[in-house]
Order: sequence, then C-alpha cells, then structure tokens
Amino acid sequence: MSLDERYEPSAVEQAAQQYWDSHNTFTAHEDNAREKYYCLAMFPYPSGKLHMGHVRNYTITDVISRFQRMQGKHVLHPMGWDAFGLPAENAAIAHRVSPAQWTYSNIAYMKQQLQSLGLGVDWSREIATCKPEYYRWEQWLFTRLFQKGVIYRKSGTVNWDPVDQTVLANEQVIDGRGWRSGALIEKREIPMYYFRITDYADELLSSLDELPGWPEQVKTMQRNWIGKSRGMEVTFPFDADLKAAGLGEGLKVFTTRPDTLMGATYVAVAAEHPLATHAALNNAALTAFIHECKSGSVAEADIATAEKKGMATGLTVQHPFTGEALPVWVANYVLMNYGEGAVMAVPAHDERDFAFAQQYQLPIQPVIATSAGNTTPAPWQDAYAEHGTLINSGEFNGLTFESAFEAMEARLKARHLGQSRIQFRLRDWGISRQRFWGCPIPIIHCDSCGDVPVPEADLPVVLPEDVVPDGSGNPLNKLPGFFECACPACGKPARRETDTMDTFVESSWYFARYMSPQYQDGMIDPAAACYWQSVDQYVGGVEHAILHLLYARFFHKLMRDEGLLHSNEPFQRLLTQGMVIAETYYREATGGKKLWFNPADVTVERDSKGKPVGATLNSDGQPVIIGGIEKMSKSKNNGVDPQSLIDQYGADTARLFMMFAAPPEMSLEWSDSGVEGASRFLKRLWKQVVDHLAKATPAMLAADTLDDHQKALRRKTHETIAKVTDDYGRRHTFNTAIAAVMELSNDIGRFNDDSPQGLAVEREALESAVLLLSPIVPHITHSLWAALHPGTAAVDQSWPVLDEQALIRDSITLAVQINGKLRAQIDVPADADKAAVETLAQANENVQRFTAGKTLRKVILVPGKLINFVISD
RNA sequence: GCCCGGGUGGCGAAAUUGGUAGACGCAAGGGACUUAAAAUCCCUCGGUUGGAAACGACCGUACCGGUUCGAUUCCGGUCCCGGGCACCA
Repeated sequence: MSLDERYEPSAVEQAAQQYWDSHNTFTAHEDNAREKYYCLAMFPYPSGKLHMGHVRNYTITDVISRFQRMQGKHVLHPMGWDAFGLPAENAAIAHRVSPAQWTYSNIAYMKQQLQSLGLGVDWSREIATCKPEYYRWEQWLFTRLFQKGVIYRKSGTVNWDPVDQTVLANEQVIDGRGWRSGALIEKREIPMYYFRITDYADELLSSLDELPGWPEQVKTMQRNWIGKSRGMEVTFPFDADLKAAGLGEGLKVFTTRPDTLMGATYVAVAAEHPLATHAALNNAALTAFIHECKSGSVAEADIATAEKKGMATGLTVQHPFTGEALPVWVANYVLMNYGEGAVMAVPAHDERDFAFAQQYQLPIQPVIATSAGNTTPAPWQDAYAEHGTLINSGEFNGLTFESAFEAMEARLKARHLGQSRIQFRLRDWGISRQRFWGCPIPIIHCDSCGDVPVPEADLPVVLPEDVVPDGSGNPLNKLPGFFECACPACGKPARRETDTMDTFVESSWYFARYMSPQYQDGMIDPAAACYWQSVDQYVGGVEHAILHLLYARFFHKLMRDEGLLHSNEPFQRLLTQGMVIAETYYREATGGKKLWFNPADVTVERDSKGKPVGATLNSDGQPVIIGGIEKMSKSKNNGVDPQSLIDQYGADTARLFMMFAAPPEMSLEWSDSGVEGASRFLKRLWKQVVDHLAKATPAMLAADTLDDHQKALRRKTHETIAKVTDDYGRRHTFNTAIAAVMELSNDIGRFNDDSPQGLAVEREALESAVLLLSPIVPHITHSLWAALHPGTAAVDQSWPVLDEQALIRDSITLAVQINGKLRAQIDVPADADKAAVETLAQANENVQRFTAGKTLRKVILVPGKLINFVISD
C-alpha cells in the first residue's frame, strides 16, 4: 500500500476502522489454548454525550488492551451502559420524554462517538443495565439472597421534601433545601431493603491484602471506610422510674476508649433515640429541639459540619461503676444509625466532647496522664486524646490502655453491664430507592404471607418504559397495572413493591455479565466464568475508590458463594484515573440559585502574569463569577466536549494528546493548548515514513558492521523499546512512553545516512516507532505499517523485541560532585573501575579548583551515574 | 468535621530504588524559506549574576524545620487545591 504525501486523519481512521470491523479483530471467544487478558473500563452513564473523562478512561483501557494483544494475550475489552439513574428522570421532568427514550437515544449517540475513537472493543458483548435481559438476573439473585437472609428489611432515614412530597437524593438537597421546591428538608424514616454487607466486613478487609495490583491509596481508603475497631459495649443503668417506663435496664453505648470510662461526665443520644422521645413527652422545648435536629439532609458531611447543638433531657443515668448520676443530653452530632445511637462523653479526652462540654459548661474530668499534662485546659490539644496511664480512676489508676481495657471488661462483665466487641464503621447497604428509573425490587407484599419474593418463573419484573415521571413521588405508585398482583404463596390479592434498586447494584456485577452477555440459562455461563475468572486490569475514576469498588467486591463474593464465580476478588489490578477537571463559571439568579456556564462560552481576562482576573459571557459580554476548578460534570456545566477535538484533528490526535498531557493517575486540568503539538508530531512521523519509503530499499541489517553513528541510532531504538515496554506494561505512564518515541523520532530526523546499512537502521527505528505507538494512535500506525509491510496489519504484529546487544556502550558520561554539588561531567570507559574513575575525575580542572587545599574525606561512586568527593577544610 | 491524594519554569509535565532538577511538548522571542501569510525548518528559552566569548558562580521543586556525603524523593509541622463521606454516577 502506498502512502499519500499528506496525512488525512479522516480517511486514515475510516480505513483502519473498516479493516478491524471486517476482520472481527476485537471479537473475543473462550479459547483455552491461549492466555486470557480481561481489560475493563468503568462503563459510562449515558448522560448525553461523551466527556473528556470518558475519552481518557477508554483510551487508557484501549492502549492496555492493544498492548496486551501484541504481547500475545487473548484480550477481552467489552463496553456497555450503566443505564439506570437519576438524570434520566430529571430529563424526563424537564423535557416530558420517558427516561427510557432519553436513555436509549443517548446510548445510540454516545456509541457512535465511542466508535469514532477507534476503540478495540468487542461490541458484540454490549450490555445496557436498563434492559430486562440484564436486570432479570439481578432480580433472580435478589430473590435467592432474600431467601438466604443476606437481604432484609428495616427502617432507614431519607431526605424528605415536604412540598414536592418526594424523597430527595443528597445531591438534590442544597443548603438544607429541596432543589426544585426550595422547601426545608426533613429526615424521615421509611422501610427499606438492606444487603448484609457487614457480614462480609472482615473478608472485605482481609482480602485487600491479596491485591498487590491495587493502589495503596485505594486500599487505605477502603480499610478506613470499613473501619474495624475493638471497643466496649457499656450499659449505663437507668433509675427505677425509667425502668418502669419500659425503656429497658439501661442506656447502651459503644466506645473504643473504655480506659476513659471514669472520665465520662455525661451521655448523649441521637434525636431519634427512644430515650429522647421519652424525655420529650412533657417537654415542649425538647420536642422543638428534636424536631430541629430532624431538619436538614442526611448527608454525613452536612451533619459533621453543622454547628454542634444539644439540649439536656433532664434525665440521668447511672455510671456503671460509681453509680454517679450522669445527665442525658440530646445532641445533633450523635447518629441513630451508628453503633447504638448513644455515646458516653469524656470531654477531657475527646475533641468533640470537649467542645460540647465547653459550650454547655459540662464538667471535664481528666483520667489519662498524657504528654500534654494531667489536666485538660482550653484550647484543645491533640495530645489530650493520646493513650497513657490512668489517673483519677480509683482502682484502675496506673493501668495502661491495654490493661485498663481488660480490667474494665472484667468488672463490667461481672456486673452484666458490658463486654468487648468488634465494631465496624461500615453499615449495611440500603438499596431501596423511591424512584422510577431503576430495577424493580422483586418482592410482593401480602397481608397474610408478608414479604414474598417473586418466583423465578415470573421474572423479570419488567419496568414499564413508556412512563414520564412528573417529579412528585414514584410514578409506579400510580400504576395499578404494575403494583396490583396476586400473592405467589397464597394467591390472595397483594401489592407489588414499587421501590427500585440503587443503581450501584447494576454496576456491582456487570463485569461478570460481560463474560457471557447473551447467556439465557443463568446469570453467567459456567464455561465463560471458568475461562475469564476475573478482570485482569480495571480502570476508572478515582472518585469510585470507595463505594463502587467496595460494592463490586462484595457482590463478587456473594456470587462466589452462590457458586457463580470461582475467584475471591473481581479486579486483579486497578488503575484509578485522575479526574479531568476544569474551571467553573456561574451567575446567581434570583433566589440564590446558581446558573452555570460552560467554559467554551466564557472569555477569561488575565493579568500580565497570566493570572485570571475576571471572566465574561461571550453571548452578552457581561461578567460571570469564577467558581473554582472542579471535576467536569453536568451539574456544574464545565464539561468540554471532546467531539469538536475529534472532528477537527481526528481520533488519533485526541487520543495522543489525552495520553501525553499527564500520567493517568494524576488529575488533568483541561486546557486547549497542546493539541496542536500532538497533531504536529503525527504529521512529522507520517512525513518521516513517506520520505524513508522514497529512498532506496534498505539492506538487511548487519548489526556488527555498523559505524558509531549508526550504532547510536540503533541504541536509541532499543533503549526506546525497553523504556516504552516498561511504561506500558508496568508503570502505565503513557506520557513518558510518548515522550520517548518523540525523542526517537527526533533522532531519526537528525540521522542522515542513505547508505544501505544506514537505511536499514533507519527502517528498524521507524518500524519500532510505529509499533510502539500503535496502541495509542492505532489508525495512523495502521496506515504507516501497511506502507512499510504491504499486506500485513499493525494490530496483528507482535511487540518489538529488545536486542540487549544494541544497548551496550563503550563510554559513559558521569556526573562529578563535590559535597553533593555538581561540578563537572566526565566521559569514562564503560568498564572503568572505581580507582580509574577517581583518577579521571580528579584530573578534571574544575575538580582541582574546588578541592585545592582541602582534605578529601570520602569518595562515593554510584556506578553509571556519578562520583561524589566529600571534602572539608 | 473525618478519610485519601496533589502542589516542580509563562503552561502541561519529567526525574522509576535517596544520586546530574526541568526530558518531551505547548506558548513566547529571534532567524531561514515566501511577494506576503499559513505551513515547515533552525536557534534561544527557570531566576539572579560574572565574562568579549568559551565558560562560570549563586539561588531555585508551596512554606518552615530535620535526617543524609547528597532530598522534588524520607521524617515532623504549616498553608493552599482536588476527590470521597453511604440517595450524583
């Protein structure tokens, strides 16, 4: 195939994509004869159009997939759609179109966009989670887990919008108000279904150690999230009147610091705690305070940053050892669904209790000798929370944390007032959503039989696709055709559950469905599960480091325990891609609502140093407010559309630029400049191949006949192969791989040797450059390779092989330091020993100047790098 | 508030295990080619400073301190920015 003089991306890209399509290049089959490699990108939510984060994510997995393919692996690289979710309902409300229609048309558009990127994806395995073929297996698994007791029902707290009469997501609560109604949000208790993820807490924690291919950072976040701690359950006995009121024997709390028990000066309970409810019966002020605590969102960040408030109940409980009466307070920082919904407060040794005690003049009793002293004066110091020797604790004085723990436990046990316990921060996973566009929960409520799972033969429970939500509650509640049914157990009229599942459920097992996406007889084809096992490399945004990855790990274990999968962990290696972030711009509309403007529609004014001083909207020239840099998102309207980039420069330039701009794990602040450079490089490479082909036919390369100049280029070629192979395979730093090939290309450009061996060396360098770049820019390299080797395809080539012989050098350049400061550079023979290097270095004029009249203390030689003379006066 | 990251030229970044800070690219300036422009090619490009030049000196990786012959890298502290916090995905 001959090469056009000019590089025309659109023609080149079309030709390459047609070749791959017509050869089914990326279709994956189970093939036990070959080693498999399952490479997976976190699948996209079909929000409307591709954003830069998608381009980054799928280019990374494509580069890894193509690299592994050239290494001889049998690669699975699938793609699909995380298709249920809130934005579809919002679009439905805004545009009066059904969520299904909106979602399917987005999928169609985005699929065509993804295909224009030239991804080596097996599209025959495409899935969409909103299709009954997919979610029927989710419902099937749900019914099995429900029967097994892994799923159960209890009450949970949600954000309630009293005006729209609807449950709101945390995202829809802004400054404590509903985003549409503006109404003050209330917390409300409703029944929900829960997965017993806490039953797997220990394994989710311990098997993190089996994942050396995961970033330490992510494992740390997961460990902290699961939050295993050993502590003490302590009961503070009630007085007779409380016992008489039927509230039990005492107030149960959990503490990780039982050694400070003698310093407890009050106890605090959540607003929803039965003791608070009891105390409020004849106390209007307390009733009002409890009501106030129930306003605002349920988000932990809101609760934790809210002003700490409390009110005394007038009740007391007894200290378990001293019998002292401790006041009971209601506090907004105590959470009902955390531990026992009550805490013992030790202001001397807990920062939050300390602040609370200061605010309400509660006593502070130090009971630990800390490095900050034996008192706890304001302001708070971190040292107050240290472990130390017990003081002011009667019989426990002098004990350490560990011995106090044991002594306290023995004494509590003897009085039946407590015992040690392992506590997890992790809570069971509530999956009920009062929303339409999600997978229906396959449960039927029968007055006689209770909660009955839908029998397998009646699955799937199909979500109607022609419904348009209006923003007031779940439309399924208004569809008798959906919820009216007969009890599968007794046949009496019953009501179908109308809540749908958290969309995290679909994304917790899609990686397994890709193994056999069309399989009709079960969730996964056993043969496929056997071959593909688990994902070798998973790639996705770091924002999913906790929730999605934890839920997927949990589901993998659930499915393993159902006999569906045969490994312990779903993702062997994990690459967390940094976010693509961009500046945000907004104006405040009446009522404080923010209107966000896209960076493409805004002009930024800068001062002489390049710092932004203001910004105006292009359409009206009026100023907008610069809102700070944030992750590209629909809600902040700061996404940059990659389509214009692809249209203008082609997919290869877009891919190259994305990979070159930063290493994958780093967040990438978007800027338009730099794209030009990527495009320029591809044009230059194209021209180098054109020019090379116009010259005479190269001779067979005879490596041992080369002159120094030829040897140097050949060495550069093989140094580049070594570097790029390591960058792709181990480091995943595609930016430095590209830089290395650019250096090689620069050397080729400077190499001017049209002798037969010169051309042979140049040919090897060019072929290597083309293959090394092919995972990143597969289209242009497809054309270039076809021109260099007519009748063959770059995608089917094996990875370039390193020739160690080509790397050998005769002499090397060493840095010469004096007291660690660079003073000279010398060339030494590659095989010179330390003494020879020292002699050569000391002969250097600069070295003599700096060492004259000084005493040489030490010589440090780092072979191949530097020699350092340590001197003194 | 809590947990996890990040901060290096005008800009994106590199320096992989403690060993030559700024590779590679963008922008900018100068030059060649051109009637001109675009494109392309060549040169300069962290700061201060000495020198006619060749070539040097000092400072410099957010800030303060420490360990080391040597620190962008390790340790302690501070500031700023980003992500997550269980109903955005």
